[in-house]
Amino acid sequence: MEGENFPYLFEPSFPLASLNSPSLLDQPMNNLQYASDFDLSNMLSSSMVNGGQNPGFPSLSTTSRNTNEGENVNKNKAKSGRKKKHIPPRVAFHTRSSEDILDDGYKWRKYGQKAVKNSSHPRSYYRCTHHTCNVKKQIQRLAKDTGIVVTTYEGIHNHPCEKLMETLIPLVKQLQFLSKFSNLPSC
DNA sequence: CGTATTTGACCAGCGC
DNA sequence: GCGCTGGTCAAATACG
Repeated sequence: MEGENFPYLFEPSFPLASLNSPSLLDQPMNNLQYASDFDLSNMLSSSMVNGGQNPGFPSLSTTSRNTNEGENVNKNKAKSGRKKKHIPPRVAFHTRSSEDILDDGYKWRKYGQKAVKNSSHPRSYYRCTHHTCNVKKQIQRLAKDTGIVVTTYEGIHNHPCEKLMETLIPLVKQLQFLSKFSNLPSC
């Protein structure tokens, strides 16, 4: 299982304001799969509309290890046969950047780093710092082209993007202000 | 001193 | 069944 664990790979053609990716890769890599019809803005808006409980994107925990405190599941594992590993929907995209961490507007806390097979660069694991949000992302440099950072998102944020809101709120206020004048009778 | 990051250990799942 | 690999935890450490 080397390098193929990205169910959806796409090039972000969206003008995501908060994504300060220095330069998007202009050519698709031949060893990767792309989901061209994926729309991140849909993903973001759906997460805001229904509070992140998008049925298409179930919650994250992939292993039986329980991250909720109080339940010690490790000790007495249910020996009811091997469960098939649940792979949650993931979205990955690659960016040509010298920076490993791309500013996507959310706050992330690193919880692990792991050397991966066939890659001289380690993979970093991040979780969203928002207390009710358990979105994760993985960041890894491509072995074949170390200038490319592969960012894999897992899950949907159940809260608005702070930086995006910072950008949008003044704009909305301005629009509201302007719409007042457009409603006035012309003189 | 509180918070974030680092890093070794542990565990689950998969392939042989 | 066993070994390998990826993902996560949590103690230690760094940093502001």
